[in-house]
Amino acid sequence: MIRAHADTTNKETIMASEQIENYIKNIYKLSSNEGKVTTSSLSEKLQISPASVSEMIKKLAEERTLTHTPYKGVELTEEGKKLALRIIRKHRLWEMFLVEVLHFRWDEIDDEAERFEHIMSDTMEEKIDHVLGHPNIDPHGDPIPTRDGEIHCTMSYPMIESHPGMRVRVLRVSDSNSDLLKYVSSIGITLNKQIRIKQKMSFDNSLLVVINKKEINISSTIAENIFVETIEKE
Amino acid sequence: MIRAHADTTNKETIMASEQIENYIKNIYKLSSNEGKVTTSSLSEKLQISPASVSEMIKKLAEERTLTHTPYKGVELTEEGKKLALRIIRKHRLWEMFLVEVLHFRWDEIDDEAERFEHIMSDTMEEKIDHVLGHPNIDPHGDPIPTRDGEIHCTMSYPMIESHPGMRVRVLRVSDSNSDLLKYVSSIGITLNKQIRIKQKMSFDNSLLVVINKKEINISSTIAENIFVETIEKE
DNA sequence: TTATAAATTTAGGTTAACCTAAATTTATAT
DNA sequence: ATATAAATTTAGGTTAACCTAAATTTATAA
Ligand SMILES: [Mn+2]
Ligand SMILES: [Mn+2]
Ligand SMILES: [Mn+2]
Ligand SMILES: [Mn+2]
Repeated sequence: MIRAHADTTNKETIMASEQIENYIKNIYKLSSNEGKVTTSSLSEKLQISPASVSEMIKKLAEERTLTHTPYKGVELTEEGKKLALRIIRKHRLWEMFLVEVLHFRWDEIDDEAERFEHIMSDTMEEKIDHVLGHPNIDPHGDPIPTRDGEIHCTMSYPMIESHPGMRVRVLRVSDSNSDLLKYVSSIGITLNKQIRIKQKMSFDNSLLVVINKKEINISSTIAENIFVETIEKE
Repeated sequence: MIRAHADTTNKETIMASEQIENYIKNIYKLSSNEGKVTTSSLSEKLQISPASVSEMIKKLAEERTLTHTPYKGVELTEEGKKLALRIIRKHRLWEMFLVEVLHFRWDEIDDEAERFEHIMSDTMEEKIDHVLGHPNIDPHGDPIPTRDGEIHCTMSYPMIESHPGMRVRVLRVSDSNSDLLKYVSSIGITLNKQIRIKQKMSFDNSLLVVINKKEINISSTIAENIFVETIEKE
């Protein structure tokens, strides 16, 4: 049996299990990235069979965390979105804490946060937020939602879309692959680092850039996962 | 399904589930407090029916975490003891961390640690130990086992056994009741606090003591849960 | 020493969250 | 328009960890 950490009954809300929280969080993420959320996209993301996902969706629809149009897709209700943002907040606050206080590297923290987001009490969420001075981004540059579900996205675009001559600043790096994060920092890229784009290679779409006065070639895959803002147009 | 956080396979050891870890930890605690561990004492402690406990014991005996003499009781194997101490270490390190870094009070931390002890990775255990400067007691004065299972108990006795005229120092307070902890600190008792015993009341076994120059009466129940060492005999 | 009481184990059943295989619905390509 | 393919749902089954009730073993008290 999985027992929730707080009282499982809270007026009308029933505490969600760890697995249910993972479903909700990932539905939120898929919908804000791709728009529509299907059984198969969730199945793919959670690495759970489509049949199991379909079952769980039915259950979540019954308890009004989301709406389900059979064979079409799902959408979180307001209640569901609120829950999702709360889980994401805990995840990102905890990542920040791991980096700032326990000196983990940004490529080591996602797995830890993936578990801890479900365990963290509201009290602890507050204390961590306080100790960190109410940060608004996590170590990968992702925005940390406020306690009541506001989320402010920074305006950034994938570096792959930048043009030669530009100077850009790194605002976010996709946290989906820890090896990518490790590599990215090994070539000197951190949040807020400034980068000059020298050349775009037509044969493979890679970029020739200058970081810390050194020229480096960045593959298109990597350039798609680094999000920047423009500092200087040419 | 409960999925363990690390690889569930580690050469020959299979990662224990959260519930199994709770069984193991509490068997260890019962055996070091009472000596023998029976189905009913465990059932009582874990608040799980004797039937379920009996089943689980059978399972743990099969995988050699403990030995079981049916109708008699259980005893942890060396392997089991090691595991228990590791969980206790994580629990107590985390309690220390909550108090020192997140400024929780000593009466707020047990529930948090109860969940976190199962979630903490070995890496995190190390980082926390390091940030805290390798503490050897937790916020309640309980010893923190080393990573390889050494545990050094301080020599202390329940304050109820002290005699008028003595000066004692608080080395440990039982963490089993958070209201007791809250009350104890409200009357000025913390770890290392010095207390002078003035009188022992014969009618109810309570103690009249001096703390911070103030006279206070301490009930026998409380005096049984505060552990001290003698500083001055008379 | 035997009868009753207490502790323990076994039997049979539930629930959440998964799975594979089969059935159904929707999409796509001639 | 229809046949095939893909996506989704339903059916039926598993496992861990619990439960209550019944059976068994051990302890205790007349
Ligand atoms: Mn998670
Ligand atoms: Mn992140
Ligand atoms: Mn626990
Ligand atoms: Mn403690």
